[in-house]
Amino acid sequence: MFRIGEFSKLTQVSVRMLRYYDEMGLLRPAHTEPRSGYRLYSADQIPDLNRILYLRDSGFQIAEIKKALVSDQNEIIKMLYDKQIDIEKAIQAEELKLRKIEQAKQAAASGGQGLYEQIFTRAVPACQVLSLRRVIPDYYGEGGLWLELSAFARKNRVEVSGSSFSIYHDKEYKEVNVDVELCVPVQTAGKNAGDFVYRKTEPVSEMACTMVYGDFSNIGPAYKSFAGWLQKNSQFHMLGPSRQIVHRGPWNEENTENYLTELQIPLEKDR
Amino acid sequence: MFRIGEFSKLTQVSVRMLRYYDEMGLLRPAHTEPRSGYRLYSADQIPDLNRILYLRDSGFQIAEIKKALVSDQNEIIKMLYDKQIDIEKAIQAEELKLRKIEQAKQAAASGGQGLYEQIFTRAVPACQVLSLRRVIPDYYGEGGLWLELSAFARKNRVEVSGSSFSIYHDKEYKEVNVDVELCVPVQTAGKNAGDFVYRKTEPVSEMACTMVYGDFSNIGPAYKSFAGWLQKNSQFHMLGPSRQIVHRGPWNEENTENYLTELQIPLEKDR
DNA sequence: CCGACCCTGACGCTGCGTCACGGTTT
DNA sequence: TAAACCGTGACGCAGCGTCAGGGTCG
Repeated sequence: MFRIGEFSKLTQVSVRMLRYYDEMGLLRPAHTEPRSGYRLYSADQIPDLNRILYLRDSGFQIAEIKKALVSDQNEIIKMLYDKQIDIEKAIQAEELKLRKIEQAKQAAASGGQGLYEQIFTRAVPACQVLSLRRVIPDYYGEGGLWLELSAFARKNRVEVSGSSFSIYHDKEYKEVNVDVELCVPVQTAGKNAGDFVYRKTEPVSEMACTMVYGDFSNIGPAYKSFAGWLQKNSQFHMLGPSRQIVHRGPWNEENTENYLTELQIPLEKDR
Repeated sequence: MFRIGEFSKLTQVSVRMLRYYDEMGLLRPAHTEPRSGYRLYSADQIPDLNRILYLRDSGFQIAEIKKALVSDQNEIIKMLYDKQIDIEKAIQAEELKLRKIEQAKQAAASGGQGLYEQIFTRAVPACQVLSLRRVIPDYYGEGGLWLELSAFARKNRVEVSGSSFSIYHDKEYKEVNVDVELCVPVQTAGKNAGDFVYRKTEPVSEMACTMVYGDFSNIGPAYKSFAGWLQKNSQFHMLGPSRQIVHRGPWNEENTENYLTELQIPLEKDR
């Protein structure tokens, strides 16, 4: 039997950890002196400890190790496979960081203080909405559409559950006869009525987002600067309809200088 | 100006985190209402926040981000490179886990409850020792050698600083004319005298270790079971001299059944 | 009786989520 | 005045290192 200090030297595991593993129920000492509370470990606990260390070094957390220690062969093999998947995910997450760093390096080296704070990416989940889709002669018609939609929403006592947004369904940039869909997030679907349709928007795994300050006339140039970004980051290209969220607009801001619009453009990665 | 809740929705950053970044000095709100303490953020803080998020998603911790925010172009590029190296190391660590899991899967599937708890690996650092190297006729002569060495150590008042061990310098397993070196770890080198030599042992990045219980006659079979392990794990082969550490031996145990010897065999990985 | 061990209990670190309790705004 | 915000402060999480204060052993 070894006292904890000897056992620690033997196994290269710190005394702190041996006590911790005891407390966690991973490795109880073979005996405990009742009067002194001294932990006494036996030589045949070394393989037990090695199993724990092996699992730990394989990426298992304490609770998982504890479970593994009382599992049979097959369960353990399953846990190993699961853990393998976890770790592969972790590696992918790390590689994503590498890619971000790569982009940041390029941006820092070439483009002044880096574009990366102007255009950023975000995953956008699916969303239950009340929508109104129309082809309108030009963007100035969008205001009237919003009025229509909000009137409908008020009349039907629709409960809004988030920021409204527009989806632009045209495949290319257009200034006339724009195919636009206004969306109001709702908790639950209601009954369709004419152009007013309840539906779920598509989730997008990667959206390039940028904020446009001030009057709506700034939105056009913003799209163009985005096009420039796309050229520089040629591993991306557009995929599907873009969106706009007017965070600050006519209804809650008088001064057009303070308007704030978010542009969202779905991306697809090459490779 | 946005109150924290709006700003949170705008940027998809939780209120908790905005307050945390304020506290940490990463992103102070543009204004704070003196009476209520309300934080007010301005639209042009969005790029600042995006920069923070970008660095965070690149794997920077809060303190590093804070430093990066006040650094110039070149410093930031350097930090990006450093971080890249960190992440590559992290990936290698994850890949090591994968390899461990792979071995565990094999062991679990084939060899009963898995050999991996009997033979484990460990890095062994360099170590300043007082050593005595001789060719002796057989292993029974080792006891006498230890007596010689400990007598020398006592006479010269050498301060021992760890467990003693033996190094076996023969390239193959031998039973006669064994080239053995006894080592006693010491804090500082002393003066050599005849066969008694002060030196630094070589560090070994990967040692396969196993514990042998009971009489020294069990050591031979243990080496053989290790040979079997090497055959199963053919990605490894031996490299350099093996070592033994007698944790429990004649001097602190009467009962040979309780002897405990650690075998250490340096490994080299293929690929 | 001293020094080397051992015990328990607790804090610190990281980056948040989450709760409680109380003030503010509308 | 109630609901929806906002504020601060604190705990919890994982896996340890590390320290303090006080017994035990040889």
